[in-house]
Amino acid sequence: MFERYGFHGVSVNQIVNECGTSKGGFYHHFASKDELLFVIHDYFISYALTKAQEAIDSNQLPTEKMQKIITSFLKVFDLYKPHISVFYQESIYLKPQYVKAIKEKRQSYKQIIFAVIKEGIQTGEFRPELPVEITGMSILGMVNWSYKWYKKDGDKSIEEIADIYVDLILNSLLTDQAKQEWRFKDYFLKNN
Amino acid sequence: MFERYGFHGVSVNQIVNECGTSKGGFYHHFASKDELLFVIHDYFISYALTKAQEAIDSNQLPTEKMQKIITSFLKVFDLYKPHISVFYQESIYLKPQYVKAIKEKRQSYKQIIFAVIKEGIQTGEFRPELPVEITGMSILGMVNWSYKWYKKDGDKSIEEIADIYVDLILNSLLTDQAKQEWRFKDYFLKNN
DNA sequence: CAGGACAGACCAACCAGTCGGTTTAAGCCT
DNA sequence: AGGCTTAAACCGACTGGTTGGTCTGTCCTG
Repeated sequence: MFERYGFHGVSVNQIVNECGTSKGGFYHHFASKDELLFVIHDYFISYALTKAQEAIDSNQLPTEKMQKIITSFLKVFDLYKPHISVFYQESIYLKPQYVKAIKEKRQSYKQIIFAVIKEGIQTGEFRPELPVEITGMSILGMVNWSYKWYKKDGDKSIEEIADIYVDLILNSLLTDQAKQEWRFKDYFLKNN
Repeated sequence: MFERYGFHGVSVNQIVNECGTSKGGFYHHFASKDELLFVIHDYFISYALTKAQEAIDSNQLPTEKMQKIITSFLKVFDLYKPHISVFYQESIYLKPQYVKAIKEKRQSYKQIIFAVIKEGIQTGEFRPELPVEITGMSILGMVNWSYKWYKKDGDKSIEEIADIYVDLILNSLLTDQAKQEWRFKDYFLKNN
C-alpha cells in the first residue's frame, strides 16, 4: 500500500501553500497551529453567542427568543461553514488551554438555551413536563448537526430551513393552549 | 514549545500498547488502520440498521415505527459508545473504499427514516406540510448528537432519554387530530 | 538604518506499515 | 503417549515519509 491521502486534517504546509505564504509568515502571526484553530473557532462561536445574548436580553416572550436563537444559530452555518468544517476536522487534540477556552464559550451557549426553556416553562408557554437539559441538548444537536449536510446551493435557503426548525421545535415545546394563541401563529408552517 | 499531546487521534502504537499486543499482531489481523476503523464503524451501524429495518418491516403504524427507530437508535449509544467515540475522532481521512462503504450504510439508515416520515404523511398521522428531508435530517441530528453528551452513569437512563425524544419528535410530527387519538397517548410524557 | 513581515531550509518527533524471525498449537504418524 | 511437521499467531526493530515547529537570514517600509 503506497497510496497516501493526506492523513491528519490539514497540515501547516498545506495551509501556507494554499495561502501563497510561508511557514515563517504563518508562525509570525500565530503561536501554533492550535492557536489558529482556536481563532477560527472563536470567530464563529462569538457570532453565535452575541446573537443569542441579544435575543435573551430583549424584552420578548420565550417563544420569540427561541425563534431568534434558532434562526441565528442556523445562520452561523451559512456564514461560517468553512470555519466550522476546519474546526470539526481538527478539534480533537488541541492543547488543554485551548480546549478549556472553547468549552467555556460552548457552555455559555448551552446555558442560554437552557435559560430560555426554563423561562418559557415559568411563563406557561412551554410544557412543564419537559426536562430542561435533555430538551436543550436535543435542540442543540438538531441544529448543530446541520453543518454536516447544509449546502449553500441546496434546495432550501438557510431561512427556509430555520423556519422549519422553528416549527418543529415550537411544536415540541409549546403547550396546547399556547399553540392556539393567535400571537404565535406566524411561527408555524402554513398547512397547504 | 516542547509539549506534545498526541495529535491526531489514536496511533497504532497506542492501540497495540493498550491492548498488550504488538504491531505484528495488529497487522496480522487487520490490513490497515483504516480497516480497523471500518470494522469498528460497521459493528455499531449494523446494529442500528438491523433494528431500524425490523421496525419498518413490521406491520405497525408509522408512529410506532418511528418510536421503535428512535429508541433503538439511542440504544446504540448506550451499547457502543466507545466504538462511536473512536470513529468520530478518526473518520475523516479514510481511504475512499472505506468511506464509500460507510456512506452507503449511513445512506440506508437515512432512507429508512425518510420512508417512515413519508408513510406517516400518507396515512394522515403526520403533518403533510413538513418537508420529509429536512425533518428527517433534524431527527437524525438530534439523536446522533447525543453521543457527545450521553453518559452511562448520568442522571437519566437511555430509556428515559428515548421516551423524551419520542415525545419531542412525535409532538413535531403528528397532526392535531392524531395527537388526540387514544392509541397514541402512551408515547407522550405524563403531564405532572 | 531599525524593526516588523516574511521566506524556506532544517530538525526532531512521530506516524503507518513492513519484514525476518520466534512462539504456539493443532494435526498426524508411529 | 511422544516426537515431527506445518502453518497461523505474534513480536519488535526498522523504514520512508510527513508533521509541527525553529531559526537564520532577507526584504520592505518608515
